Amino acid sequence: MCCARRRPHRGSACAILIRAAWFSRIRSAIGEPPLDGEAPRSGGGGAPASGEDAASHGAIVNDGASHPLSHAARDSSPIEGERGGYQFDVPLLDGDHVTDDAGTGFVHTAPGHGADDFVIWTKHFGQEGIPFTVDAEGKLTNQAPGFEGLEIIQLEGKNLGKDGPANKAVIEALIAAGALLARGQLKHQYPHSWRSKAPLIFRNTPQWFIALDKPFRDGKTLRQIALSEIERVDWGQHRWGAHKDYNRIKGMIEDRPDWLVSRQRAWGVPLAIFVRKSDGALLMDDAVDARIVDAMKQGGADVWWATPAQDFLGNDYKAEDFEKVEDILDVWFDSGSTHAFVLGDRDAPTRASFKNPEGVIYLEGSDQHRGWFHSSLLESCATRGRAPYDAVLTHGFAMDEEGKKMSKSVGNVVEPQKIAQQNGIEILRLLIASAEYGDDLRMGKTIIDQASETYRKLRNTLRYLLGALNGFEESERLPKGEETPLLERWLLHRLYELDGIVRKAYETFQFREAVSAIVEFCNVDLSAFYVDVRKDALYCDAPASVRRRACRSALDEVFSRLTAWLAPILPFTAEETWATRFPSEPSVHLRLFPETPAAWRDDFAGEEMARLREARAVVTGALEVARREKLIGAALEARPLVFVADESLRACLEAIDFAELCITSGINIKAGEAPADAFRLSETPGVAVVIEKAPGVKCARSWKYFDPASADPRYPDITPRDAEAVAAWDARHGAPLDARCGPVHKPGHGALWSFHLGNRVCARSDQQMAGAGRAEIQPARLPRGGGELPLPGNFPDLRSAHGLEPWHQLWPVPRR
RNA sequence: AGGCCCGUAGCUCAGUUGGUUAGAGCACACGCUUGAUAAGCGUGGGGUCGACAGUUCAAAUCUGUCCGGGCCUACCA
Repeated sequence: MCCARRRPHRGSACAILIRAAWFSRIRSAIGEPPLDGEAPRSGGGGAPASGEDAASHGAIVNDGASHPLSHAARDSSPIEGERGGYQFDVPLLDGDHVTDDAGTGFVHTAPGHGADDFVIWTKHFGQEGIPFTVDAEGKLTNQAPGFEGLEIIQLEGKNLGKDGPANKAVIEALIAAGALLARGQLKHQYPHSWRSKAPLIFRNTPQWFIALDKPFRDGKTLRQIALSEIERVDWGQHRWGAHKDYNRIKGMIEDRPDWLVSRQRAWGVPLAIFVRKSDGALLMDDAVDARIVDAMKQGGADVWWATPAQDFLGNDYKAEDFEKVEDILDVWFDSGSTHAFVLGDRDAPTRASFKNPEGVIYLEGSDQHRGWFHSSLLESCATRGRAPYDAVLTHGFAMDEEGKKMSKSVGNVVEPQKIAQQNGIEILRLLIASAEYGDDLRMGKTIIDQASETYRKLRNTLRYLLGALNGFEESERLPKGEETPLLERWLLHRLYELDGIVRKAYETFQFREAVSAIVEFCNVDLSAFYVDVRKDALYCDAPASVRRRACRSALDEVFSRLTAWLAPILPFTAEETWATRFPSEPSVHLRLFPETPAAWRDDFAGEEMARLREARAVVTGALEVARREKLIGAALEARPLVFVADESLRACLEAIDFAELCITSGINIKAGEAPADAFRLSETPGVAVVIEKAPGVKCARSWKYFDPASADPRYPDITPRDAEAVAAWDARHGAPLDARCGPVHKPGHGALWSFHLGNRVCARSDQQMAGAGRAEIQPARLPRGGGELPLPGNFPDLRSAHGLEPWHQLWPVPRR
């Protein structure tokens, strides 16, 4: 893309390309004969004038000198004496640029005078009879008899840019002739250089064109080839049925006039052609061409100007018989030719020579329909008979928060660099990846803050996964099988579904579909449901428990995919996460998206979990009411009574641990009629919930309420499940239980108490144990970018004693 | 002025061949939790689908007009 925007290099291959000579020169205004030196496929002699045609593009010289009164008579010699040559009719034409409410609707036409007049004239008369009254120097020519050599605008000295002598001379001549009816000054803005602000004038001048409607290749015209290539290329219409880019380029190619390729500029790539002075024929001679090509290979495109014509012409032609055309080539031709050196077939370009094994996609802003996409298409269709790309992807433009274009004078410019500095480049990437980039993109505080929050959610999820997977080993892995709980079957099924969505999204460049699917998965499936439910197993189950192993195995697959799927959008975050867990592995960016086994597809688990979650929503709704009524605080304080009318749903609920899903201490599922005041949701008829307080005592470890009579005598204040885990842990570490679970079993034993939760070690102070507070080993404030976890100063032994590994290694990003 | 587009909640987006009460996430408010804590969970409010007119039993969806916005219509890339 960038090459399309760069200034052309003079040494590029473009000058060689155009020697194919499928372009021609138009000089009809001075009645030149058709150029018989042209190749058969050249054309454009009768090119319609239009916005891209000669007269409309003049830059240097004023139209003032080609005042109608100064026109040469069309049917007589242009010069008839000192003040002669001005006796002719000026046609009055019906022009679109003059309306009948602002005037008569008719134009007193001066085709050498300006673009509109040129267009209306050529519509009626072709290019016959249009004089060239101004030369390249900005001076009147001999076709303005009596005023030859006068400057329109002064090009040098202290009055640079001011009126030259021509204007005054013409006015004086009109006065002398008694033909001046009125005079006055009008200030207007239009003809100024957009860049230098210098005044401009129009002039008409001979130009070179590439014909679009002349058959040249298998009897087809350039326009026909380009149009059929537009059908082949994927502008989005094949990928996702979006026709906007296809419509736009197609309309442009259908309607455009011949390609004006010559420019009167001091710099650029020369057309590098000779025209015979006697008849205007283009010199087509392989030996001459070879000399030009060789010289350019040696010295770049500048040699065209630096080398005498005779050196190129050799012994067969005389320099004085030829005009060495010094016009340069339209710079679009340069960028349109980029494929020639990128794809490397410039020596013998043909359709077959085009090397694009992987397919070629052009990516640029949607303004390039008029630019790079366009010129590349025409140039390549002419030289290779095919478009240089197989697909085109466009994007819109960055607007301000209101959707208005950014402008320095309005002061609504949002600079990407600032977002990168203030919020981080990943946020900007995420913002763009989640937007419909084909349309315009609004930039402002709201959307940046939003992307920021989304990023934090993703980062936090990854951070949690790192903690949850700390120490995960292959021996722990539980591949999907008969032992796999429904919850994990469902999670793998979700990964299977996501795999399809994400792959398709990337393949079709619909990045926001990948982002929204991933973000929604993290929020809705992982954070609000799966992880919330599985925290109990993760923290409290014994490491060998099937449930915990299934959970960690599934989370490992989640980790593997999330890091890969996010890598293209959040390259640094994905790498940081990956490297934190696998410091010796190659970069995350060298991975492919992990293959997802088809066996993970589990429609039964998907449907079953959908029903369960619907029923769960009724329970959480009921819990919310109980909470408002101060019956409970945490959900674990409740034991809901769930009335289920539908038998199959009831079986479904009973087949699994529904309390686990609802994160309550037990649950009672009943078939009978629910009390009238039971909680119901209109979306889920047939389910009604009454919240009861959970009986029993609170487990010191898992916080679940349980019947103390069921407790292991060795661990009276924790549930049997927790007792099993603690016993296993202690057996493995060979240390007395109460040394680490002191606060649980022997309050007041010391200043610090530790106990373990799954693979983690937690600690509390006496005060905290006595009071309500509970202090886990807090992740300390670390500089961004991570680092070693420094434990609080009073915990040094704890860490070494228990082999505590830092698991908060991916640090949160401060909210801004 | 013409060509190609865009307009659904405060924001980013879904919304199938027209068919239940227009959805999701974020944001916001309230509550819970304090073992993801610069975190986490729950509940809730919020939309005359840019406006108007038409076609239809039925329109965010089809048609027309208008309003607002963008790109292009450069001897800028």
